[in-house]
Amino acid sequence: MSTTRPKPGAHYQALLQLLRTSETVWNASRRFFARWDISSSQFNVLNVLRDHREGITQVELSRLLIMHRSNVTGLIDRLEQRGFVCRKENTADRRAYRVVVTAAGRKLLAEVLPAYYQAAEAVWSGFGARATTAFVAELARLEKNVGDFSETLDP
Amino acid sequence: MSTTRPKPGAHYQALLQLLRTSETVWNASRRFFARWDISSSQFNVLNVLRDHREGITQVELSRLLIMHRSNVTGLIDRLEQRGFVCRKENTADRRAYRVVVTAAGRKLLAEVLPAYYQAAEAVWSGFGARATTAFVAELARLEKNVGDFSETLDP
DNA sequence: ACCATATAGTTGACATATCAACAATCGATT
DNA sequence: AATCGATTGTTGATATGTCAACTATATGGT
Repeated sequence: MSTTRPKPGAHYQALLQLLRTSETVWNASRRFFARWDISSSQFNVLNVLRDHREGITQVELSRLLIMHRSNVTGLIDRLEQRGFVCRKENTADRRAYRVVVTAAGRKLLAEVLPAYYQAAEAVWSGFGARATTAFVAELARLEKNVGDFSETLDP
Repeated sequence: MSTTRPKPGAHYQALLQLLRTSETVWNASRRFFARWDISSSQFNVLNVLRDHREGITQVELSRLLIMHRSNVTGLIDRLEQRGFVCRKENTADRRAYRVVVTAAGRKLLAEVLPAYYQAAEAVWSGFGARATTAFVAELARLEKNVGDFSETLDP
C-alpha cells in the first residue's frame, strides 16, 4: 500500500446521492412556486404564519424557519410590499412586531396548498404507505447523525 | 363534505421530512467546509476539476455542478484570487477558458478529502452496507419522481 | 466569403442567505 | 431609579444563486 488516503466508498457515494436528490428537490420546489411568483422561503413564511392568527415576531419566525433574523427582515419587507403579510405593533414589547398573514396572503395559501399536497403525492408515487414510513424513519435517523456530526465541528 | 381541500397526509409529511433533512445536510456541509474557509460550491468546483488535469470550460463546469453559467464566473473569480484554480487560454476555442486546479488547490483538496470521507462515514453510521444501498436506490427513485414532476410544470 | 445562428463568458439587477455592528428596548439586579 | 446585560430588528458587506442582455467567437449553409 503506497497511499493512506481513504477510498471513496459506499457511504461517500451515498452522501453524494443525498446531496444530488436534495438539490433536485430544491430546484423542483423553486419551479413549483414560480407559478405564483413566490419563493420557497416566502411560502414557508406564509405557511408558518397561517397557524398564528395573533402573529409572531420575526425572531420567532427565524427560529421556526431556521434562518438568521437578518434574513427575515428582507423576506417580510417583500411579502409586506405585495400585501401578503403585515407588521403590527406589539404593545407588550415595543422592540418586536407581530407579523400576521393578510386576507390576500390567506387567499394565496388557499390556491397553493392543494397543489402542494398534490405535488407531494406525485413525488412519492410508487412509494406505498409502508415504504414511505420506513423511508421517513431513515431520513430522520440520517438527520440525527448529521446533526450530531455537525456538533463535533469547532465554531 | 364541506371542503375539497386535500388533507396533509403521509406523503406531505414525508416531503417535509425530506426538505428538513436536506436543509440539515446543507448546513452541516457549510459548517464542515468553514474549517478551510471555503464554501460547498467552491469545494465542488475543485473536486470536479481534480479529474480534469487538462481543464474544462466554465460551461462544462456549470453543467456538472447543475448551476447557471453566470454563477460560475464569480465562483472561479474568487477561487482564482485565492490561487486555487487558474484560467488558461483555450487555443482551440478562443471564447472559452480551460479552468484547472493549481498546486495550491490540490494541496487543499488533499487536506479536505480525507476528512470528507470520514464525515460520510459519520453521517451513515448505523447504516449497514445493505441498508445504505437500499436507501440510495430509493433516493434515486425519488429523484426521478421529482424530476418527472418538475417537467410537468409550465416554464 | 458571407451571414445566420449558436455558444462562452461577463455583467447588472435581483432574491436569498450569512455575519457583524448598531439603536432601541426590555428586564433584572442593585 | 439607574445601570448592565440580553434581545429585537435593521443595516451594510459579502457569497451564492437566478435571469436577461451583451460581446466575442464558432460553425454551418448558401
